[in-house]
Amino acid sequence: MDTPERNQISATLSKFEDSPVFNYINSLSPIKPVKSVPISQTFNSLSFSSPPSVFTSPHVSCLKESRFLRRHNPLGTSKPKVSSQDVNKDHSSEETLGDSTRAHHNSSGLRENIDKGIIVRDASIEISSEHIKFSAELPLKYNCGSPGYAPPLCGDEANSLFELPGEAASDVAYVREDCKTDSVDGEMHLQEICQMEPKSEGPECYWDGLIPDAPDMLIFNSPGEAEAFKGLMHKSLDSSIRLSDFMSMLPHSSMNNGRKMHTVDSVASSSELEIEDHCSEPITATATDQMQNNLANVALETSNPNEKANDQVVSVTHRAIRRRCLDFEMANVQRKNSDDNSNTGSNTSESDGRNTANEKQLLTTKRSGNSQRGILPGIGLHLNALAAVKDYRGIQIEKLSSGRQLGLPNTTSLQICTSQEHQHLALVPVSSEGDLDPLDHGVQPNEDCSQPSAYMAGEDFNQNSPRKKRQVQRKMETPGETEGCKRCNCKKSKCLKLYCECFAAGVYCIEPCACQDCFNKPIHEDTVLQTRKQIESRNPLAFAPKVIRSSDTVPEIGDDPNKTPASARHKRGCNCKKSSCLKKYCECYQGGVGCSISCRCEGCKNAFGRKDGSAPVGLETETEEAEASDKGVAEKALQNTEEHHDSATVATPLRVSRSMLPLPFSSKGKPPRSFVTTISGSALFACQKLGKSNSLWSQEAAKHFQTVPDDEMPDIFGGDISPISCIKTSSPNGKRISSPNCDMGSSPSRRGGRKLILQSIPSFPSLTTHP
DNA sequence: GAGTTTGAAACT
DNA sequence: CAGTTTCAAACTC
Repeated sequence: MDTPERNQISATLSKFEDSPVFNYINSLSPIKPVKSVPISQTFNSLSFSSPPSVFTSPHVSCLKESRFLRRHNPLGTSKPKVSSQDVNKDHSSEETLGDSTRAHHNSSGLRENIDKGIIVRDASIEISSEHIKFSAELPLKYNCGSPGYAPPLCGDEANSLFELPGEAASDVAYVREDCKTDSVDGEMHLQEICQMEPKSEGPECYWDGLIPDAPDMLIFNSPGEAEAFKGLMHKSLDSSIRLSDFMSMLPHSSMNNGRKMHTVDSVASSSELEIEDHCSEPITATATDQMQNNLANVALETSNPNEKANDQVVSVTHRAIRRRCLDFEMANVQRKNSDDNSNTGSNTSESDGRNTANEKQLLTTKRSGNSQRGILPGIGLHLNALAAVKDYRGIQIEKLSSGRQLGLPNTTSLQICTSQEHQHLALVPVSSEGDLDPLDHGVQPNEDCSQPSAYMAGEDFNQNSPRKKRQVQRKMETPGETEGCKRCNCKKSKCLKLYCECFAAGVYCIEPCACQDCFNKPIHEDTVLQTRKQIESRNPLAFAPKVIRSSDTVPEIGDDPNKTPASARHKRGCNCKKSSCLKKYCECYQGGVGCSISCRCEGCKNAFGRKDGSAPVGLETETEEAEASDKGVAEKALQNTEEHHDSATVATPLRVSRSMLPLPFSSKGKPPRSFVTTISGSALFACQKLGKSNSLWSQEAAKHFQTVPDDEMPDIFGGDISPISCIKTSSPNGKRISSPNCDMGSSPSRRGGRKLILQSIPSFPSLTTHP
C-alpha cells in the first residue's frame, strides 16, 4: 500500500468510524452471535431425533435440517480453518475486545489486508471491479427484496455458521472475523442496495430482504438496533458514494468474498450458500485464493458443477477452496432447496410474502442456478425429491415428489400442497435434485421424485378436471418418474380412507388431486389424524408399506435370479382373480414384486414372480404377459419385465436392486408414496434429499431410517442398502417398490419386514403424535 | 371423455 | 373370519 493511500484510508476510516456504517457493523457482530445460537438449537431440534409426523410438516424440518447440517458442517470446517489461520489469531485479539471494537474491525481488517499483502489487494481489486459489475447486475436481478436477500443471507449464514454464542473466545474471534467479512458483505450489500435502491423501496427493500433471512439470522437484540439498522440503510442510500468509497477501502478480501457471494447469488440465486462459504472460510491467505477461486467459481457456476469438481481435483492447493466451492454448490443446491423450504429453516419467516413474490424469481433463479450449476450429474433427470416428498412429503419426500409429500407439512412442508406449496414443492424437488444430484448422480430413484415435483409444481395445477390431471399424471408417470406425486380422485371417501392414495401414503392431498370434499388437507389435520388413528387402531400396518423386501427372500435370489422378485413381497399379498396379477390391479404387480405364498391370487402370472415361485420375470413372464395381455398391457408388462430383467435380473439379486428396479409402474408410476409414508414420510423425504444432497445428511438420515426399521436395518447395512440406495429406490419406480425399500430404510421388507414395518410405522404414529 | 373392470378397503 | 358392499384406480373403448 502506498503511504498516501494509507493516509487516505486512515482518514476515511476515521470519518467512517463515526459513520453509520460502522455502527451498523458494530451492530452486526452482536447480532450474528445471537442468531447462531438459535439456529443451532433449531438444528438440534430438527435433528433426526424424531422423524416428523407425516402429516405434520416433516418436510420443512427435513429441509431445514439439511440446510442446517450443511451449514454446520461448513462451519465446523470453517472454524477449524479459521483457528488454524494465523491471521485470525492476529485479529482475534482485536476481535475479542468487543463489539465496540467491531467498528475498528474494518480498520483492523484493512490493516490485515495490508499486512497480508498485496495479493489480497489484487484479489480485492479484481473483486472490486466485479463488485461494480455486481452492483450493476444486482439492480437488474434484484429489484427490492432480492438484493437485500442475498446480503442478509450472507449474514445469516455467517451467523449460522459462525454462530456460537457460547463458544470459546477463540471461536468468538472467529466469529467476529467472519462477522467482519460478513459485515463487509453486508456493507457491500448496502452499497449495492443503495446504488440500486434509489429506484424504489430502497432501504426498506433491503431491509425486507434482510428480514426474511434475518428472522433467523438477523435478530436484533433490541428493536433499537433494527431501527438503527434501517437508519443505516437509509443513510447508506444517501451516502451511497461514501459507502462505495468505503467499500473500496474496505478489506478487499473480505469484500471480495462477499461480493463473490453476491454475484454467485445473483447467478445462482442462492446467495446464501455462497455467502456461507465465504463466511466459513477465514480471511486467511487462502481467502484471497478463495476469492479468486470464488470468482472463478462464479464463472464456473454458470457452467457445470462437475467442472468445478474437476477443477478441485486439479489442484491440491486449491482443493480446499474448490472443495468449498463444490460444497458450496452442493450446499447451495441444497440450500436452495432448503431455502425454498428453509428459507424456512432459518427463514421460514423468510418473507413468505416476499417469497411468494420473489419465489418465482428465486425459483427460477434457483432452478436456473441449479441447472447452470450443472445440473448435477446424475440427478439431473429425475427429481427424487418428489418421491420423497410424494408421500408424505414427507416423503420422499422427496420425493417429495409429489406435492403430497408435502402434504405432510401442513404448515411449511405442507405448503407444498398449496399452490404456493406447489411452488415449494417444485423447489423442493429441485433442491432435492440438486442435492441429490451432487451426491448421487447415478441414482435413479431420485430423479423420479424430483421430476414429479417439478412437473407438479409446474403444470398439473392448471389442469382442473380430474381426468385431465390423471392423464397428465399418467403422462408424467408413464415415464416412470412422476411417481412421487400421486394424486387422488376420491369422490366419496373424502380422502380419509385408504382408498385414497394420498391418505394411504400419509400425504395430504394437493391441488393436483381431483378429489372432492377432501378432508385430507392440512386444514383438517385433526380430522386426518383422528382418522389415521382409527385406521391404525384397526390395522397397525395399514399405513405401512405394502411391499416389503424380505431378507429371507434374498437367498431365493441367490438361488434363482428369476425368483429375485420374491425378495420383495407384498405385505399382505394380493387377492387377484381375474387380472392374473398381470395388471396394476394387482398390488404385487403394481409394486413390482412377485406374488408370494401369502397371496391368494388365482391364476397368478405375476411377471415379477409367481405365487408358486415359478418363473417370475423370465421368458415365461414375457410370453405370459403377452398372453395376458391385453395388448398394451402386455407390451407394458413386457417392457417392464424386460427392464426388470435387465436391471432386475442383475439387480434382483440384490434386494436393493428391487427397489432400484424400474417398476412396472413406470407406466403409471404412482410413486412410492406408500413407501414414503412408511418411512415416515417426511423423514424419508428428507433422507432422500439429504442423502442425495449431502453425504452427511444421507448418512444421518440413513441412520435415522435405519433405526426405524430394526430388523431390516441389519439387512440394509448388510450392505445391500445404503441410504443412497434408499433414495434411489424411491425414485423411479412405482410406489410400492420404492416404498418398501425406502421404508426399510432401504431395506426391503419381508415378513420380518412386516415387523419392521411396524416399527417403521411408528413414523406414522409420529403423525399422530405431531398433532 | 365416458364407461367398465378390478380388487382393495370397509363394512356387516 | 367370511361375505358383502363401497370405493377409486386401472383399464378399455
